[in-house]
Amino acid sequence: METNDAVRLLAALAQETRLSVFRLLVQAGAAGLTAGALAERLSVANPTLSFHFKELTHAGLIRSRQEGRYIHYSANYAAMNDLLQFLTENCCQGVPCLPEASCCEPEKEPR
Amino acid sequence: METNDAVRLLAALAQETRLSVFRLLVQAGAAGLTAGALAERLSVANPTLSFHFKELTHAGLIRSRQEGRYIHYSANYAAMNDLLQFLTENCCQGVPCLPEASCCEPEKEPR
DNA sequence: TCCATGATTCGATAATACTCGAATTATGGT
DNA sequence: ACCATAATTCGAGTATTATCGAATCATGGA
Repeated sequence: METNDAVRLLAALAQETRLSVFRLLVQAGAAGLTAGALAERLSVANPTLSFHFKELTHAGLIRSRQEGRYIHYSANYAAMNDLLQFLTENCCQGVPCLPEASCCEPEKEPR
Repeated sequence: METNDAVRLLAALAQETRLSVFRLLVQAGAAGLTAGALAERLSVANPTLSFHFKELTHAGLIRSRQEGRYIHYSANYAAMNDLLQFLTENCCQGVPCLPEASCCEPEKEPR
């Protein structure tokens, strides 16, 4: 991962509403949550939330799929994994001090 | 760690110059680097760099100590550890999937 | 087809962050 | 005391981000 990519991911997460959205989606798992469900939990106007969805999507941290007239958002675990790896890879004079710092893959069983 | 604290750390890292500074300091270890040494590596005006040092310091990600007329900056590994933990603690429906996602402590031997 | 609902886009405003030249502070050497 | 050097603070200009009301688009049901 390049520095620029990391900055994009970090910037996407460095905002209270977006961080909350992402954490809710991480907790929600593969099923995700609809835009409306997220709007209920976070007291923010709909257009504002849409703006933040766009930011997170553009950064690659969340995905969306349409189902009927609902749009389901879900977390992209792989992007978070890449970021965690980037943030830890230069630790300790370049010698990796962790075998792996990663969030669960959605396709695998949670440990 | 509260969401607000995480946002503060993420925002501090979500900027190209600051992220580069932090990574250089992580690599440099406990000895750290002087402001001048960092300025040499990153082609940014001195006042701009000072601005970013202040941001990183305020977020608690770096520390500074004066030595003669040089100021040595160094990474605060503990802050990064807290952030990594926060980012992974809600993974997988709230069940932690990692024993620990952490960067090396400076006082401990690197594994 | 018409309406209700879920969600986004548009547009305007307010707030925040970034950059760097010039001036300033602080330290150490002569 | 003086000067050179390391670094910061000040101030002003520019750019980016966040917010939300109003309008729009899209889907599904009656």
